[in-house]
Amino acid sequence: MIARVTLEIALRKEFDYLIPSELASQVDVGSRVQVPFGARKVLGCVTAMAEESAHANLRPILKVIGAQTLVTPKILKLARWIGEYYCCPPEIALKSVLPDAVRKEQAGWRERLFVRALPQTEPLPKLPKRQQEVYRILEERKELPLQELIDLAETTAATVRSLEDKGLVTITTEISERDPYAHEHILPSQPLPLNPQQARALERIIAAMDGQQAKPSTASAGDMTPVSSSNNFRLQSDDVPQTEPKNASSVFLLHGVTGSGKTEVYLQALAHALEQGKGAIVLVPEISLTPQTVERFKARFSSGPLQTLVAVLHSHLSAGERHDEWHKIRQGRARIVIGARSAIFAPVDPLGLIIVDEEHEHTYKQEESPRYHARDVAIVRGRMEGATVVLGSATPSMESFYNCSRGKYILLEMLERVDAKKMPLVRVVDMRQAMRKGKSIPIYSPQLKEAIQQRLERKEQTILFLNRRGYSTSLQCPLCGFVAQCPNCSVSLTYHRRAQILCCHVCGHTEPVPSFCPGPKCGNPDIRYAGLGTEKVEDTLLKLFPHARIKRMDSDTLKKKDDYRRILGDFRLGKIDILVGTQMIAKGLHFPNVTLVGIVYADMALHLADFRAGERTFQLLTQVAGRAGRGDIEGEVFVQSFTPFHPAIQYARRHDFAGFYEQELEFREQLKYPPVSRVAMLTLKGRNEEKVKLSADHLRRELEKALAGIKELIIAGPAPAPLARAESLYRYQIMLRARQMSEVSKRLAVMNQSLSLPEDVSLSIDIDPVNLA
DNA sequence: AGAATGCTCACT
DNA sequence: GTGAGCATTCTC
Repeated sequence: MIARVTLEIALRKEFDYLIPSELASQVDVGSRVQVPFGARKVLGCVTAMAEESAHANLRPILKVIGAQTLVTPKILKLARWIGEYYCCPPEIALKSVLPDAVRKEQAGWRERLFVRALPQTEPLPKLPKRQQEVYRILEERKELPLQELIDLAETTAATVRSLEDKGLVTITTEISERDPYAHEHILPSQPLPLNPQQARALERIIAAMDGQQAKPSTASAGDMTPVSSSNNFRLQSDDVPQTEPKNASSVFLLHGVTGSGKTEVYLQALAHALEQGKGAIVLVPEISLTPQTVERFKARFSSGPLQTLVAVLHSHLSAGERHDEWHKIRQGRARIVIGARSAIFAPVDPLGLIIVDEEHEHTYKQEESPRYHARDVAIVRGRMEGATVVLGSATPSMESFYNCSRGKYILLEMLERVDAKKMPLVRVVDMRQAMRKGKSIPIYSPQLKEAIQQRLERKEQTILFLNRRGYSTSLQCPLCGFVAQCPNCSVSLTYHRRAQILCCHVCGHTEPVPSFCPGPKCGNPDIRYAGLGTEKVEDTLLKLFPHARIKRMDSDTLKKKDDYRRILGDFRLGKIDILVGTQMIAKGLHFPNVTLVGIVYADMALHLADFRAGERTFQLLTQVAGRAGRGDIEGEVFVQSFTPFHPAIQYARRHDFAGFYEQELEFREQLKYPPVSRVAMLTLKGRNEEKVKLSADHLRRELEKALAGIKELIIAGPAPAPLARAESLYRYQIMLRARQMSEVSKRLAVMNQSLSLPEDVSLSIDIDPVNLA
């Protein structure tokens, strides 16, 4: 037999190798192998077996990695789809379906020495005191790791060894699995009673899992929001390219407001998958993969009749932990996987259910090749393996909601909070008025100040949100107009007051703060700072409320691994009155005593050159607002804005997702943006701006040829990217919009092969981009 | 991807 | 003639 191997280098080609007889039993499709390639050794994956090869003098496989095949045929198929759809070499796609720790076998099983007492027929011989103590512990515990025993008996390995010599104990080497959650004390939990809206949602999901073809059209009027289609322009957007003949699989969009109890629905749906003898994958954004989230899943499934191992996959695990968690899944011992983006490739088989929580989150999109979107991969995988897919969100993406309106997904709505708690009251503060009174731009409106004061008096807690770290966004000279710029990127440097540095938030470049203007022939000592960040919010707050306990949380204050947990722990215990922070405090946290949320500057994301700016702002405001009033007291939210009547802000104020969706869709339709079309973004990068620009013009001509005949295609650009230069590379973009992406992908791949670009200009292709910068 | 080979051009 | 510097070929 001959093995066809896809090597881990992007050659877009497969190579044939002989299978030495001693490896014959270990090599199959999906095996990871090391093979000779020219003068060197490379890793690869067996992607097919053949009787014969078109090549003479084949060389043999050198070694096989792992005790079993690592890439199952189903995952292999998924990888091939990714390569094709996302327009990247199949090797790159294949590489990303295994965690590095598994792929390179850089970490294996950890072996530890275990000590066990041997049953004795004769009475114990007389032993030295130390040994007697050790033996007594062993009799009680039967078996335990050597190290633990030594610690427990406060002795040395020699004592134990001499017991072994006397034939009283054995010491053996055994695999000891690393458990990243070993130190958590997890109390088992039972299913909670569901309210009617939860019960209805669960019922629909379970029916689909049981194979009753859940046709979108059968959705009852009760949980389908009618979405008007009075629009004259309706493109057919293909949500995913055709794969196989359709398996019975359905996709649900669970639109549940914050606090509506989505997690309990997930948990009970997962239980159903287990009852069916199937496994499941739960995707959550990396940021919300906190011990608390994981604990909720472990608590339900790590005990009781459905006792199942819950495996966790995320970037904070060590290589060894990742290796162990992954193999637990591959061996079928763990049936529920919870993890971030790449957990969608977990080899769960059979797979009954995939849950994508917070499906609108941008972190599901991988920003390097393969540039896949885990939510979309989840849908394709669900279809391939006949698994039911549940997308959950309080603020669904335009794409997913649109797919519901077009009958591709089934909409399930849970628009009430679990215990009928009211949604927080959102007040929009017009900062233009606050500004008219004073000379400079204020950080706190009188209304917000007053509200904070109240909470302090009532011993309630406040969260203040601003999505930008640092003190000031730029350093400016009022005399000559000089602005401190990053030498590598086209952005201004942010002033960090604590660290006393100017810092580029794109490339990380830092430089000392000048004490006078470095502008040519200026030297003005009176330098000003403009724009605000969390540091300044904190400092101003300290001045306003000198007696309040204030803590700032952003990536600058989180130095140690444990800081995140510690600060949130203190906040929960009421040791902090006001928490100031960025993105990271916007998601998933719930603290019952938080009754006030202040969004310092809501317009921040609104003016970005991105057609999703409005959507993003709406989502962010809604998510942050959801942090207020999770306890018994009604929450209040202050949104400070210079454009208070912007629809994204107004609809968020009224908690009106459907209204926002309607008006946003109209805008997208007019400009033919997703969800009404699909986008591919081509970005050219290079050190020499002129070369990049010329290459971009050349690329445009090539695209016109390569994509001729594609219906309703729009080619826009080239134009400099919104971030025109990053890390010393100039960037030019061409945006493609079309109703069908799969055909465009295919043609782009072909064009990319024959495209000749200067050596120092590179092209990256991003299908369904999420970030346009 | 990275090694190996092929090709051009200048120059001790 | 020859070797640095760059383009092209080839790896099962």
